[in-house]
Amino acid sequence: MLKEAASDTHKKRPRGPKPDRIEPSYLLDAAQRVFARDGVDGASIRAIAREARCDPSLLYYHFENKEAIFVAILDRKYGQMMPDLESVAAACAGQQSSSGRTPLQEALWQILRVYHKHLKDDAGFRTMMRGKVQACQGFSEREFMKYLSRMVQLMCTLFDGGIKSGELRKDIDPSITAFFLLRACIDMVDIFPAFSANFMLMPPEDARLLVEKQWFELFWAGIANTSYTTENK
Amino acid sequence: MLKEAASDTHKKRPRGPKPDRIEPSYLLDAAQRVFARDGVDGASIRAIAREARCDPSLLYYHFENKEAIFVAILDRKYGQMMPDLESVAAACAGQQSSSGRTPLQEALWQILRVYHKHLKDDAGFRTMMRGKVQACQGFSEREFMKYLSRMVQLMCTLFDGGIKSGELRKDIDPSITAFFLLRACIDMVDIFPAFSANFMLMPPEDARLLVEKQWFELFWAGIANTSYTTENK
DNA sequence: CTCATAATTCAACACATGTTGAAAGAGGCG
DNA sequence: CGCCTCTTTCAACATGTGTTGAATTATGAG
Repeated sequence: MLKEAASDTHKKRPRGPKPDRIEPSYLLDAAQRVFARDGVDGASIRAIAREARCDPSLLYYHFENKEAIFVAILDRKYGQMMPDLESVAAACAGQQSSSGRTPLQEALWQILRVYHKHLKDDAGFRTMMRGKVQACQGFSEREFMKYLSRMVQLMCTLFDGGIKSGELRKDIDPSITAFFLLRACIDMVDIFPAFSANFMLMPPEDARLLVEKQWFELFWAGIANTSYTTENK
Repeated sequence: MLKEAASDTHKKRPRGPKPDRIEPSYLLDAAQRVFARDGVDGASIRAIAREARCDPSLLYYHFENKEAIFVAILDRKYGQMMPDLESVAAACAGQQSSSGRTPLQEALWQILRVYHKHLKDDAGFRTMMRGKVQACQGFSEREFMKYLSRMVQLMCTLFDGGIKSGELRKDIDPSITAFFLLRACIDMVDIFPAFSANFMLMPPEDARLLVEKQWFELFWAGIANTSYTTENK
């Protein structure tokens, strides 16, 4: 009975043309698709090679081993994403927002949007994260935490500022709250919709938008200093 | 390099005495320990058999296959936990709490406690969940969703009541909010502390308590109807 | 004791896995 | 053409996997 599943899962025809000269990034694309389909642990070197239409040995020519491939994908994505997140955080800080939102509320919302934008069309990376963040152990945990730490610090700084400016309640713990937001960021893109598909009667994309909006409202209501927002209205 | 890891991981001596007559529940205990150690997907029949000090074939004598073992563990745990959760929810509903909490706030907090109590000393089940809930796909998803649905419904009913009684804001979506709480329940026991260990300078157990309290406060502040709580003070 | 039945182990199958060393191919330069 | 270096593939290794059918042992009834 595992035979059927295996043949169904692994014998999928690779898509896209094979280039004459294989670049490492081409291999990373293929690996990311397979990681997404089979999970990071479940994916095999042979499956990645099949997806890339090349020999398994070629992967060892370009990368040290399977873990190195995973880390390379991680580096590539966060290398694109982190500068954007940091610049958004810097730009929004201290600026007055047009809508009824406070500056910090606007900054957090923008960070959510940027994060989302980067991951929206990258189902491979998302699914990879979903399986990997959550496990939170083993296989290249250190590299993972390196990037997560940067995001936590980014948010933590914002929360510290929010407490000083009076936008946030004084009794929240910035680092814990940053951690809540980070987890929600990761969940948001994939896990919430996937789960909600089991409990709510609407298309996944609609569910995602609704859940994201609802969650942010709940989160903000939980951390906001109510006296600040009312006196600013 | 995988050889070392494999021998380190798999050659662990099984603990506890082997009983004369092997009961299915004894096998489930062993399987749960291995699932916890190696992950549900990573665990092999042979590793489970080694932990139980028996032959792999014996597992096929008592269970149909690996998935059946996993489902049996699931059934056993939720069979103990669900009645408790349901009775707590029923008992708290409509009752007046002594502390400053509203009845619903107290009920939600109690549910969190009961859930926690059931999972606190069952590291195997927790780690199993951690790896499995999050993947949210594949391997016996249906059985899993069956139980999660019951928990979501339970909470959803409470939130519906809270809106009617005026304890909660009218503009929250009960099913989505129930889903947030459910995810937090699952995260709470294991994931939050595991993550926080990377970002906070305190022992994991302290971090767990702190995070749990902080999260519930944030969550409640997000959903509570402020006019209700203030007029009850 | 005998014998049937339930519980447990043995041995093996076919296949998948990570990895490696040698071989083959391709492209440029003399 | 030959030679060299870089890229790619072939074939194989040792081991691990889920699973099964036959063989063995224990257990209890007559």
